[in-house]
Formats: sequence, C-alpha cells, structure tokens
Amino acid sequence: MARYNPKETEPKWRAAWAEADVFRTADIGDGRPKYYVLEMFPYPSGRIHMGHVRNYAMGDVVARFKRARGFSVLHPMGWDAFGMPAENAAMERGVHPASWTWDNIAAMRGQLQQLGLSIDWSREFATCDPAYYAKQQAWFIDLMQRGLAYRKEGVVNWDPVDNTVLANEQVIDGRGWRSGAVVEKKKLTQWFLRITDYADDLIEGLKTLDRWPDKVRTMQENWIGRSKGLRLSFLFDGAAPVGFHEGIEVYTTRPDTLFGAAFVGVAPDHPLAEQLAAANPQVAEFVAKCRAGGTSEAEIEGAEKLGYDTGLRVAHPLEPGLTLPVWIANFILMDYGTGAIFGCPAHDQRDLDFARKYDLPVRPVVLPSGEEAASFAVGKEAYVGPGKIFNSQFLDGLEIEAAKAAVVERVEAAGQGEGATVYRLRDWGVSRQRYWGCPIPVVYCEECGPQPVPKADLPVKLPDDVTFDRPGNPLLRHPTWRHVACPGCGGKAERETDTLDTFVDSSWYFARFTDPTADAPIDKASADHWMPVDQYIGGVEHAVLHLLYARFITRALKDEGLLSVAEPFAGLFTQGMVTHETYKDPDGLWVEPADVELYTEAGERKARRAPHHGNAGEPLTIGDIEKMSKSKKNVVAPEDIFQAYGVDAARLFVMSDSPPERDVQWTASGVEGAGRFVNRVWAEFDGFESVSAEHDADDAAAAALRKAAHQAIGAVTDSIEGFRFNSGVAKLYEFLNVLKASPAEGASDGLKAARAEALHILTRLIAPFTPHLAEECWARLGETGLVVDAPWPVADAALAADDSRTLPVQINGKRRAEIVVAAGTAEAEVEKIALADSTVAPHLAGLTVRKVIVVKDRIVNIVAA
RNA sequence: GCGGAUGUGGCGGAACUGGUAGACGCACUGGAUUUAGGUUCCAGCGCCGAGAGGCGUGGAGGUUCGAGUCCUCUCAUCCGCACCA
Repeated sequence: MARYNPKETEPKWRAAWAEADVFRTADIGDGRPKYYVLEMFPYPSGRIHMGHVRNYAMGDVVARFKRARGFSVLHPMGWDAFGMPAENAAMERGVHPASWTWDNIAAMRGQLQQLGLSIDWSREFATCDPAYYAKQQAWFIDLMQRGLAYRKEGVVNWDPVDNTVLANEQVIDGRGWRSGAVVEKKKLTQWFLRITDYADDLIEGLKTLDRWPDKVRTMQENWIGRSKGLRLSFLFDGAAPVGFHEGIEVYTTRPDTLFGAAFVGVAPDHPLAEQLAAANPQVAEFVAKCRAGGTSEAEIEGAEKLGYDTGLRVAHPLEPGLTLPVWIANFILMDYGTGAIFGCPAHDQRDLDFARKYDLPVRPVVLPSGEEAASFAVGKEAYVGPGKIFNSQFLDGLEIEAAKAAVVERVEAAGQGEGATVYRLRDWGVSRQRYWGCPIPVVYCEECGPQPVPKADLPVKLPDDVTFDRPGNPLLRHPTWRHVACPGCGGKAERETDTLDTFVDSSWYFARFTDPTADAPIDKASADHWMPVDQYIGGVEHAVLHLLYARFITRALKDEGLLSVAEPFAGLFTQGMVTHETYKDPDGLWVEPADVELYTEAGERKARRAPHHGNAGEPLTIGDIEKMSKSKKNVVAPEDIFQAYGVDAARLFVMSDSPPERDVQWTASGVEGAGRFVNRVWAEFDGFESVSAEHDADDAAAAALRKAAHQAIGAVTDSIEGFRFNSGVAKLYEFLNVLKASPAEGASDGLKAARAEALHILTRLIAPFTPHLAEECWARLGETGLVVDAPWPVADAALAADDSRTLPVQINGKRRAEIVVAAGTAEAEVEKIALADSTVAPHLAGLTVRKVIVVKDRIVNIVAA
C-alpha cells in the first residue's frame, strides 16, 4: 500500500487542468445558468499568507461546487496593485514602486496557482496597469462632467516637520510615524465624489440584499446614518458678528429637548470660529490647539473635551428673555449637520461632560416613567431613554416623538428653521498626495480653470523617472511631467498631481473582469450577462468602506449607462481571520512558530525552542492567540505548509475547525489532522478493485453504508450552500469513519457494490475541498475524465431515510429514558409506548400524569405531579 | 466616544426553525502492531460522585411542558471609525 504523495500528485493534476484549460470561462450564453464567484482581490504585498489561503480556498469551494452543479462559473483573479507599501519600499530600499509591485505580483501569482484554484487566469489584470487605469480615468471624467466629482476643501493629517500629508495609519498617538512631530489638521483643496447624492438609495438598496449578513447591512445603515431632525437658527442677543445677522444655524436630532439647551456650540473650523480667531489672538490660540492631532474620528471623539467661551450670547428661540452662551468646542464636527449644535447636557452624554467641565446648567426636560418631576436630577450620566417632556412649557406631558413634531411645527411656523434630514455619511474625498496611484485626469489652466484631459489623450500615465529620496509627492517635484498645454486654450497649464484613492480602483474591478480587454471601461453585453457577482467573499474589515464605495460607484456607472445593475454583489460572505498563538523567549522577544516545539508536562501545555535551533530546549512562554502578523512573528508561511503536508491538507484545514465567518486558529496539530484525513481517504482507494457485484437490498451492512453515503450527500450539499464549510468537513470525516468500519476485505458482494458507490460519492464530495486528491481518487476508480467535470452527486431520499427514531423521554423536563419507534409514528401512539415503557414507569410511581407533550420524531415530555 | 460582533469540555468547535448539549477534529489516557521512535489500528474521554444520582453552554433574573437557542440586566473579549488595504 503506497502512501499518498502530494508532492508528486498535486502538480500532476494542476498540469492536467491547465492542459485541458478547464477553468477558462465559456463565452456568454453557453446555455447553462451563470454564476459569478469573486473573492476580494489581493494587494500584492510580496507573499501570500494564510488569510489569502483561507479566502481563496473558500471561494474555490463555492466555485467548484457550483461548477459541479451545472453552472457556468466566472471565477477571476487580479491585483489591487496601487498603494502606500510600494512607495515605502521605494523610500526604504530604492526600488521603483512599479518593479516592486510587478515582482510581487509574479511571486504571488505563482503561489496562488500552487493552491490549485479553479480560476480563469486569462482574465487577470492589475489596477496599476495603464490599460486598467485609463478606463478608470475615462469614467472619472464622465463623473466630473455630471458634477459627481467636484473640488472642495478637505482636512488632512499634516506633518509639519516632513511637510507631508500622512495617512491615518501613519499617525501614531497623534504624531508622525517618521518625524515624531505632533500632527496637525490642514485644509487642502481636493477632489470629492458625491456619494451623499446616493445616500437614500444606498440605504434603500440594503433591503434588497437578502444574501448579505445582517450585521454588514446594519453597519452600512449606521454609517450612512440618516437622521431626521431640525435645522434652526439662534439669533444673536445684541450685535451679530459680520455675516451672522441670521444667527447661528444649528442642527439637532432632539428638537424635543430644546428647552433643556444650556449653550450653543460651534466647531473649531466653523466660519464663526474662524472669523473670531482672525480678530482675537486668544480665540486663534484655542482654535490652533484644537487643530493639533490627527483627523481620525476615533481620535477626535476620544479626545478630552475642550471649549472656549466666545462671550457672545444668542436668544433661545422659544423662550423669550432666555439667552445662551456661544462656545467653540472641539467635539463638534464641521462635517456633520451645520457644524453647530445646541447643547442639552441632561440628555446627551457629550454635552453633559462638557457642561460639567465648564460649569454650565443642566436642566432635565425628559422625565423617565416612575420619576417625580420635583426630584429627578441628572448626575454623571445623561438620560437618553424614553419618558414624558417636562420643564418645557407647551411640550409638557408629551412623549418624545410628539414633542419633536410639536417643536418642528412651531419653529417652521415662526420661520426660525425647518425639519431636515441629514446624513452622517460625507462625500468621498478621493485625492491622495502620492505617486503610486491612478493620476487624476485633470489639467489646471489659469485662463480656463480645471479641465478634464480629453479622452483621446488618455491614459494620463505615471512618469517612470521619479525619486523617493525625500518625503512628499514626487509628481509635484518632477521637472516636466506636470507642465502641459491647456486642452482648452493651448496655453500654459499644470497637471493635477494628486492620485486617486485606491478604493476607487477596487470599486469597479468586478465589472471589468467580465471583459478585461474591452475598449469601453465596461463591455455592456458581458457585464449584463455576468453581473451582479453572485457570491462575493472577503474580510469583514471591508464591511463598510470598500463595500459601500463599490455600491456607490456601481450606481454611478449605471446612471452613466455603463452597467445595468445597481447592486454589484447579490451575495456577500465575510470571512474571519487566521490567527496563531504567540511565543516569547526569556528576553521577551517574539519567537516564530517554526522555532517552537510544543509539549505537555504534568498536564500543562508548554513550549520550548525546537531541536533544530541553536538554543534547543530553551523554555518559551505561550502568549495570546492573535491575528497572524509579522510584528508578533506568529506567522506560518503557506509554502512551508504546502511542502510539509500538501496543498490539499492546508486547504482542508483552513476550511475545517472554525465556522468561516469566525477567526480560525492555525495549529500544527490541526493541519496534521487534515493531512491524516487525506491519507485515510487515499487508503480506501489504494486497494480498490472494480467490482461487478449488484446492490443487495437485504444486506444490512450494505444498506447501512449506502444510507451513510446518501445522507452525506445531503449534509455536505447543505453545508456548502449554507457556508458551513466546517460542518461539511466534519460530515466528510464522519462518512469516512463509516466507510472504514465496513472494510473491503471479506466484504459481501452487496457491501462491495455499496463500497464502490460510496467511493464514487466520496470523491465528488471532497472535490471542492481537496481537488488534487479527488482527481487522484477518481482516476484510481477507473474514471477516464476529470472529477472537475463530473456532476455533483444526487442523494436518493429513499436510501438516506432513517426508518426508526430513538426518542428521549423526559419527565418534568429531565431525560429519564429512551424509546425506539418507527419514523413518523403518530403522537398518540408514541405517548402510549412511552407511558408503557419499563424504565419510564418507576419514575411515575406515586405521581399523576398531568400532560404528555409529544413532538413527532423528536421527543416526549411527561408532566407529572 | 460612536457603531458592529463574540462568549459552549483541557483546546477549536457541533447542535438548520425552542426539543437527547458536546457531532467532527486536536490534545490526553489505555491497549494492539513495531527492535525503538514515528506511522497505523482499537477503546476511553464535560464536571462532581463509589453508586444512585446531581450539576453543567460568561454571570444574574425571566418566559415556556421544555432554553445554548427567546426577553431584561450585567461582565469580559475582539473588530471598524472615512488617507492601511
């Protein structure tokens, strides 16, 4: 009996698939129903990691399964190839971003191909290829011309030492990652895409996405954050600052708490604050203080609350005689609502924190039920729950919603404001002050203003001759590239030197895959055939941004006439990460798993340096289980695993053990188990001899095996369709255990026939998970074609059916006995059998049976007292 | 700060709609094979208890004949937050 040798077998079958070109997607309309499976395309970082293996193995299971079910499957691969790491490599190692990226792509392509994925590689492209970004520039110009792309000021992280813009990732504890300087917020004129035009549509569309996880839909809805509220103006008490004769316009979602207002607050970059800062150095100093630190929301919202009392006062709109102070406050965002609020400390936690710090009044106006108006007070926690309005004149006694309506009506009638819907969602800033991205196809002319580059002149290619010897955007200091003639007047003009956010690249690639060489950005006929993506798979970290941007761009391109669908992804699955234990040496330094040997001593798991290491045996400490990362060295290289256990074992392990939406913990023993399964499967095939025996319905052992086989078909099919791959793998193990319990040696003719059938079934069931092994088994069974072309097995319901059931009998909710009845036995009959059962009877001695609950084929519960 | 999730044996997890909690794998224990290690095969394996039995799904309550699953509160951990991809 020969041991299964993946090192020889796996490349052989990959070559066979390539030879037969089986994964090339058929032309449009080959008669079979279409199915488009897509995993989020990778960033070419250099090497694939286990997260990629899991992501692409999952997609491959779906693709191969759908193929076997008779679908024409589109399963492409490409590269999300623009991004910061290429520029970092250029700065650190002097390599050109392009060659670094293309080298990485070549290396990773080889690794992915080794995975044996059922991908149509003829459709491959990289977003950094001018052939791709030219098309992106073309539709970007269309968006410009429709007003969906526009310029305005936006805030960036500014490193005052390096004089460069920083990504949020490059801001660590409020400081620039290289210079260490305290980062500032700086305004720059940038390009924005008008995603807010689609805000309502993006919310409505979520309702149609019934194959998306609820949590992702909820997150997107919350991200868009549509809220109904009131925009109203507070007029100044006394002389208004210039330009503010109409007062300060605030936005609130809680008009019902208007009588609880303690102050009016404006953002530090609100026009009023800027005007005051220009005139008063103290205000300027405060505003400057607010400007310190980065732009990320977590940083802004988590920062200590700071306020500056302007000394100005405004009149309460509904309470004559009452005036409120106007503060500048760092927790107010210029991007949300009007950039100004009225603070109601009693019923908003941030306002309360602010009021306590600056000693502002806290007047409760919502009374929780069960509280007395005279005694109810707010301490450290704002009351945000339901209740009746009090302390509020004409609103007293109303519920919150009724009070909101009453205030809106009163304010509108008085012309002081109007009901308004606002969104948390902001327009998408797509300008990046970086080299390695898609150039924004715009030219600025002093005479003609911003001009789109004529489509005939596309693509605007990145120049190759750039230097990374100092921080900043090399396009800006390139001697010639930016200087061009104005497409309008022919005069002197300059190119836009910003490039597009890489999220733009990944917002339409799925449509380009349907015909990656089309002259148009998207070939309409191909896209109409393949779109939407039937199953999209990727990390949950993309739940909001990438998926929302892709939904938006799809809508924008639909309105442009390039696409017919509004939603790009009909089905979405978000998979978990691959994690690994961490290890540290006595000096507290991280140790990589390859240098670790695990053992058990006195029942305790321990770690020490592996024998091959210089310090063999040195004790190590076992740390937390964390996402695989280079910094903690808890990474396992996929190629090492492929080498040691084979690709199939690695694929099988990442699909087993944990539910796909959750993190999976990589363990050496786990992948060994998967390798064991591969060998155990092969052992059943290795001795296979074809038989001419017939099925024998009277052979009990044969019937049991056939039942297991046909039940396995149903279970594995359901598991794959329901994205419960770990359960599917468990069912395969279970099925194999049954198969091994009926060995070929000494088997009856009936059992031999049943075994042959079971092996044919098993081969096709494992094919999506361990495709190389399946081909080898298929060949061993004497089949001449490839299993990849074999149809998915169909379960025979009659063979799979259980004819008897073991029912637990509970007495007062506690399990006391079991009875065996024929499947489908009527409730009354089951009750009779249960009550007559000899193990049940003693438990009922001295008790009166009050009630018997029988759930057909499930359980019996006797209630007795 | 805001938003989203997760919590079940020694470990990863199973239990599809409220109906036998612990499938399957790992680890561990015992046995067989083997010169030995490894491999392979067989058996055992939630906790307490000699046993009968009792207790068990982060914690506290509740609904129900019956709760891992539904409801309320609570604790812990993880993820996202608009320039990482």
